[in-house]
Amino acid sequence: MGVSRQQAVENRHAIVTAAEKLFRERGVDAVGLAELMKAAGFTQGGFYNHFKSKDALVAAVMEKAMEEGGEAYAALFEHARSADADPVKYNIEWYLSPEHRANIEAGCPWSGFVGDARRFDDAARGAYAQGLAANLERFAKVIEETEGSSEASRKKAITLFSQMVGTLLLSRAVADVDPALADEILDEGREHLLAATASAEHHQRPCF
Amino acid sequence: MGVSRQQAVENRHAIVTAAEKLFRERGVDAVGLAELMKAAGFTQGGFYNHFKSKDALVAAVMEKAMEEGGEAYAALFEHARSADADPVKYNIEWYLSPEHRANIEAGCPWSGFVGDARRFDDAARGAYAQGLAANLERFAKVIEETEGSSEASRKKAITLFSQMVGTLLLSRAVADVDPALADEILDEGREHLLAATASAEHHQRPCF
DNA sequence: TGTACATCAGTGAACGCGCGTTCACTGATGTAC
DNA sequence: TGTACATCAGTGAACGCGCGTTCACTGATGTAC
Repeated sequence: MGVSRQQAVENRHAIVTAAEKLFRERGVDAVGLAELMKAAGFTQGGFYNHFKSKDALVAAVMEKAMEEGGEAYAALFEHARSADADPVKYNIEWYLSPEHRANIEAGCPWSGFVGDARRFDDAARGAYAQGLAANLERFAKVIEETEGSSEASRKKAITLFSQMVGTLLLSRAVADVDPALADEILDEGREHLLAATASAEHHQRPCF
Repeated sequence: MGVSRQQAVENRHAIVTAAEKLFRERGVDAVGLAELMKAAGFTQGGFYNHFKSKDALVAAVMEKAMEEGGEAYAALFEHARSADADPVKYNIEWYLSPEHRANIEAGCPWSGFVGDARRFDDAARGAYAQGLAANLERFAKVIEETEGSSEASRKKAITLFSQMVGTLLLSRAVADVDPALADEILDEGREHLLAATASAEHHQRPCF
């Protein structure tokens, strides 16, 4: 079935998109190429017209996830600024919300893949690390703009992001089986970070 | 080859021990039963004398990991107390050390399995959640003993533990591919938490 | 503009392989008398 | 204490199955003239 060049590019995107969703939900190893191609709307054999191996697909998924994750953060910060809200607080409230906890398919990719990243091949691991570095930089810049102090903004970005990731992951890990504990982790984490951010804003004491 | 009852129990332990190591390193899906049994010193077929399925083994691994993780924390706190050190600081320094980051096989199981726990079956997920709840309780009790205040000790245990988990996981995720970033994450996280704990000790202001 | 041909994304069957699981068998352990 | 037998952990081959990957083929797209 002949297909235009442009259509082929779109089809490749469809495969990567389907793969990201399935990989996040069930893990890379648990998703077969036949199932994956079917989910994207194709038959098994076409896979190798687009990728030289499953590992290459994983790397492509990671690159896409990093790019879109960065764009999502940029949009979130932009939205907060245009609504005259504190972008850092806005980020914390979104990140540690039940909605984001439930949105494994399309939530923060650095949380979504943190456990698996170690086991990916070099290309995918590299994409993950590069994306994380870029996002921490973006986060630090926002903190610097918001709070004025430039010295500690990178440190704050790193510690705050780590805290959000840990809270989200622990809450997700027990969400199905102990929802009360999952909510407690999420709520305490959110309130703690909001309080710490508020204190930092008032320049009372470095608290991050 | 006939084997004594006691020997059979020990052999079962050997299987679970080998499985935990392999599962942590490479993920449950990436480890086959043949490989696993060989690593434990047996042939493939014997597996089903001990477990009714691979899922049952995963649950057994999780139960063992939770139990031993709890014992390790209890021992760590006990050791700190007997050395007249602050158990909370001692914990932070161990948890966010390069040694613990490298020790995926036998480090904190709540970090080690946090990404995979969601995808396990009910029994294994339940064991994880129960173990986490028990450990948070143990942690809260130590904080209460150390700092005196009982009101906020559970909140502190939850937020501090979340922060340690997030820091360790992000640092691990990029350790191979961007060691400088991995070290920065680990170091900033550790220094931040130690500083926050020190502040809390002096009762200046709630900072967790 | 129309014709002839090369390209290449998509199809679906097939490949070898390793997976989780089952099974008949072995033989020392543990038990009954 | 000694003998006869049941138990059951361990062996290793085999099962069906789905995996990642390959392949010959199709036919619309894109190109050359």
